[in-house]
Amino acid sequence: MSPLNRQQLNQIRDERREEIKQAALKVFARRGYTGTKMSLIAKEASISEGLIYRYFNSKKELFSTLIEELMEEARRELEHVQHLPGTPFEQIKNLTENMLDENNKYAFMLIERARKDDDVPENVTRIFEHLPTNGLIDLLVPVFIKGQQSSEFSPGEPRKLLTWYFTIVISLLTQEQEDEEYGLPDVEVLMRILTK
Amino acid sequence: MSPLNRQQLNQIRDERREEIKQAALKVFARRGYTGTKMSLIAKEASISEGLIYRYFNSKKELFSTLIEELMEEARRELEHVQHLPGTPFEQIKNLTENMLDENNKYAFMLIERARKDDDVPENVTRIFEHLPTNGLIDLLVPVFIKGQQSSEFSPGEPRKLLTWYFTIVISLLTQEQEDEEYGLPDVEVLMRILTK
Amino acid sequence: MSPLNRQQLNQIRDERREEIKQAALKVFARRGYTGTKMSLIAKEASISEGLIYRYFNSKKELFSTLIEELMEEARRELEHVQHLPGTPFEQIKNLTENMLDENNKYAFMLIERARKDDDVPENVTRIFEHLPTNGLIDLLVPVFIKGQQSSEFSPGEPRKLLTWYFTIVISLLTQEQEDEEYGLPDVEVLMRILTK
Amino acid sequence: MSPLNRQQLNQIRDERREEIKQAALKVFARRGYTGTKMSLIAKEASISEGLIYRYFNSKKELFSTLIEELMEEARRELEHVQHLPGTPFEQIKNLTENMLDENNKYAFMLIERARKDDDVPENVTRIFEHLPTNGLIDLLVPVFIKGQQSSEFSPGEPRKLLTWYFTIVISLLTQEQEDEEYGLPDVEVLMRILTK
DNA sequence: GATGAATGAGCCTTCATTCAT
DNA sequence: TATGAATGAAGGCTCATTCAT
Repeated sequence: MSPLNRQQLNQIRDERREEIKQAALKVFARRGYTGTKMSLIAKEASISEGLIYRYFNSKKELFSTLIEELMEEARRELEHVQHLPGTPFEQIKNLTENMLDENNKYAFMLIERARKDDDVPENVTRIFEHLPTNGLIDLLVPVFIKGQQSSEFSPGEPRKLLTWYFTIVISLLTQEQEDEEYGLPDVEVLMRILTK
Repeated sequence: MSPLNRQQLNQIRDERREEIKQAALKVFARRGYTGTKMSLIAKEASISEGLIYRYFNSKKELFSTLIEELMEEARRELEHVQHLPGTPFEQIKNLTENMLDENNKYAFMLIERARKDDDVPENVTRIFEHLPTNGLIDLLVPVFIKGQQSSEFSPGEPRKLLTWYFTIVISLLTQEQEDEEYGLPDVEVLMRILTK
Repeated sequence: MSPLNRQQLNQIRDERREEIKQAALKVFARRGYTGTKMSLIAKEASISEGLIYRYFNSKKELFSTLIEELMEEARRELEHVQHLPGTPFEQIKNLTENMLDENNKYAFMLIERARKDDDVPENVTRIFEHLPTNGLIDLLVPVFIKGQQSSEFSPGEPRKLLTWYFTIVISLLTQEQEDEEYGLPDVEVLMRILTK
Repeated sequence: MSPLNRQQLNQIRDERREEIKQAALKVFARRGYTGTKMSLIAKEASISEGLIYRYFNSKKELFSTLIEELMEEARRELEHVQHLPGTPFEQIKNLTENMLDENNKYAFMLIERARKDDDVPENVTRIFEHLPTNGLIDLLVPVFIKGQQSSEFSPGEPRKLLTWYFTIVISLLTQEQEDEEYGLPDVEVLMRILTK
């Protein structure tokens, strides 16, 4: 007799939750934790302010959830790099292009802000304390070493070069310069850092 | 009756104003506009909250003043590069080291945040609308061209290469990674972007 | 086409309405007007939140309805005392036991809260303004006087003694002390107030 | 050079804190925890809403502080009873009159509400879990026994009789019936419970 | 000039109420 | 009829700003 069955309701709930997360991602990424008003997220998601709280207990929880899920996603993507087709150079290039892609940009922007900003919920701070910046970098070290063996990459300490490289990549994508004159540097140019 | 004459009072005022700006710079740079409470600035400057308002009408004005003065300072510094001793490569290298220096870092961090963040007073947003990122870059183009003529720098469109280069430098210094494993990339490595 | 005829539907409606009132009584009595969330009533009645509004226009109306009906019920019960079997002493004792009985307790608790609490809808406040505490007491005065004539009750102003007595009885039953050491005072002890 | 010295400031702070507690006591006692809006307390104290938060971190803390201090005060008063002049009967009578006094009334009302109401901060609930209603009663048992030995009080289990007696007294003073016809029962009448 | 108490607008959050199904 | 998702007004709390001293 129920107007919608349980499965339909669950699906609606999941979709709505996903919409809220997408909206929150966009706003948090641009404005940071404190600078983001729940009303802005609500407007971005085209829903009322109150509704957010049926899906997330608080602004803090919404933010944390986002960060945790994005971190996990990033980890999966980095792990996956070694299974991409092509040489190590092509694998890293592929990853870089992916990171700079419009669709993934917000995710990395937000992670970056969450890591750098001081005005972030304590539990989020703790996530990054336990995971050093370059923690995820280790997943790429084997790929890089293979590239060094095939002389695609320049010699030198792998973790160090990779860390520098991704420091640059990540900081670049927080720039939002699409509409400006030259856009982001070509990936090929960026990769000079690794290839000399 | 007055124990201090007008000139001394003015000097005290100026010093106090400067202290407040220094404190504000530090806190704004780390926490952004919205994330910064006036009470934090007061504490950083070791004064009472109310006193700030004797020197600046509002948080917004304090922030704007800071940005405007830092922009002017940056402009002066860039203009001065061509008068530095040494070759164009050495001049740019010198500038870069200066930017990454601990003492100047906050200034560039703050400018960077002010330019990127969305939660910033409207009049500050307007400053950057009228001044494209690479507006200041034009000041360096003559130096770069001289370096190209002497083959210190790689050929290519000067504004484009310089823009990419400083995009990277500026975004790097917002990272605050002193305490981490590898620190910032060596300036020499960064300049590969310009020299190939 | 309809599987139930109008009469059956009406009966269901009435039963449902009654269930909601019972649930509301329990929750309002324990938590007061402001402290009671509609969601708690819904849960207590094992129905959805929205459904309550098919039967009552608002929380306020639900509360008022409850109070009015309970007041009427109380009035009927007090009126009925004189027709109970036994002496005046036994009649009053019987009434007292009835009031302290687990099943009737919530009703008196709620009336008591509605009368004392300040955070109650205005129209409920008005009910009690027009009806002094001891308004209902008058119904018992004849019984009491009969008891005085038969020397069951001590001499003294009947309304005054009865008011004091029921002030005590009613305030006692708001105590909810079942789980504590001594429970409520014996009715016999309480009635010393009336018998000296 | 400071306009007010530290001692003066501390005194102002203490007075203000006390004013807020007095106002809060009055409003909480009448309206309960949930039913009390901070704005009402502010109005009662003739200050702004925000100022309360310079003295108490939250509504919850204000409430808890109040309860804890009142409990401690009550304990002291009960302990003191045995040192009052007069016979045990007179000592208890004195205490009772004290409790029913207009000035102390709110304190007992609030304690009573805090103990009975369900919508109260968790830490307050815990205070009463660890301290049974009649926990404080034990302080009076020696006095009562002395009164039994001198035949001022009726025989019977002291804790039980005292508990019943104070259950009645406390619930009476929550009644707020000053303006009504008969006021509260005479203390002498109440004490019949103890003297038979 | 300097302090910190005081104010009140605005943000996060809750919950009575409405609405689509 | 029944459900629970959705809304928005209002309350708790923060913090930029003002003010008395």
